[in-house]
Amino acid sequence: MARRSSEIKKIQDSSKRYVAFTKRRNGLFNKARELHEICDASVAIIVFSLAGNAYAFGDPSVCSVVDRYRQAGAASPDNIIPVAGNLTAAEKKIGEILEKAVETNCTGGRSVWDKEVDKLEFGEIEDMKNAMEEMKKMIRLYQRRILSDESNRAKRSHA
Amino acid sequence: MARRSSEIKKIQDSSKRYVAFTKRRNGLFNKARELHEICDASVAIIVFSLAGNAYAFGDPSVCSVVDRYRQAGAASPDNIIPVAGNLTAAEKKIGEILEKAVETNCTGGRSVWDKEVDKLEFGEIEDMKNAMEEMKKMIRLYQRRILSDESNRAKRSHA
DNA sequence: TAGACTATTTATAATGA
DNA sequence: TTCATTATAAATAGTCT
Repeated sequence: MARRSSEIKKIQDSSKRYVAFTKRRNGLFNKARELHEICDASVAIIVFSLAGNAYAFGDPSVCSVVDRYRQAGAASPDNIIPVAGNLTAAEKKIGEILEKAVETNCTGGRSVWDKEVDKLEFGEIEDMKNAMEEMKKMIRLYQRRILSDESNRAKRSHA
Repeated sequence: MARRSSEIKKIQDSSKRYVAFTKRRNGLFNKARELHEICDASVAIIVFSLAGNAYAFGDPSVCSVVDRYRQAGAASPDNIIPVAGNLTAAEKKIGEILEKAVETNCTGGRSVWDKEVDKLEFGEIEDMKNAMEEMKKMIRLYQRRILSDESNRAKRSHA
């Protein structure tokens, strides 16, 4: 790594954490690909972000490796396989926006959301206004998602 | 890495390949642990060596992450990339709360959410303030859900 | 904001014991 | 073989755009 003072701990600044998550997730998947190509190993990785978004890497595929793992290891009684309703790109976007909106306004323990509106300092009003606009966008997007949900459901059955 | 001339290809010498496999597997697991600790993500990795030995890493556990992945409807198996954002039951609950919060402040087709904050009439400010307080509660709920997510995850692995 | 860039730290292939 | 060492490549946190 770089420019890190040898300490592994949670990044508190949410925007930095978001960037770090993306970079490190890509780095991890890259390492997995190299392990596969160099050593001819089968690898599967599943990652969930703090917000609940899922990312996966699998070679030859996530499912095949997981299934093999299940067979090899303790025979889990779980009902394998997937496919509930997959999520659209729009839904994924919602997750990202939620994540960002929440974290952006909750950094470092000090947050405009932690105060009563009446008690906001003058300088904080601008922050609150921006946060509100952001929240409004999020709400709208969510509304659109709900409205278009029905029409998308058919398309999602395969992905 | 080191002393490698930028080429990613299978190591032919089996003893060297074995050494490389062990090192890289440890490196990969280490990266996964860092991703978890730094970005608070959930990660599961399953690796099969060429010889067929299985190695796994999971935080909080391989099974819980895999189960969650399956529930998320991760059908798409393939290499890399966002499978999808997924909504758990808890997240759907959040959605309902969001919806309700929005509708509550949409009396008579006229909604404070439809205006720029700067352009609110004097009388609307109180409405907006109340709406904001409501939104804040919602946000808190979402935060609490995220915070308690890790501790609950184990319990949810069966659901 | 998302990409480049850069200064460092890490990871690791080769080597030696 | 399996450590430890070391020289070098790669990853990445911070920074700048």
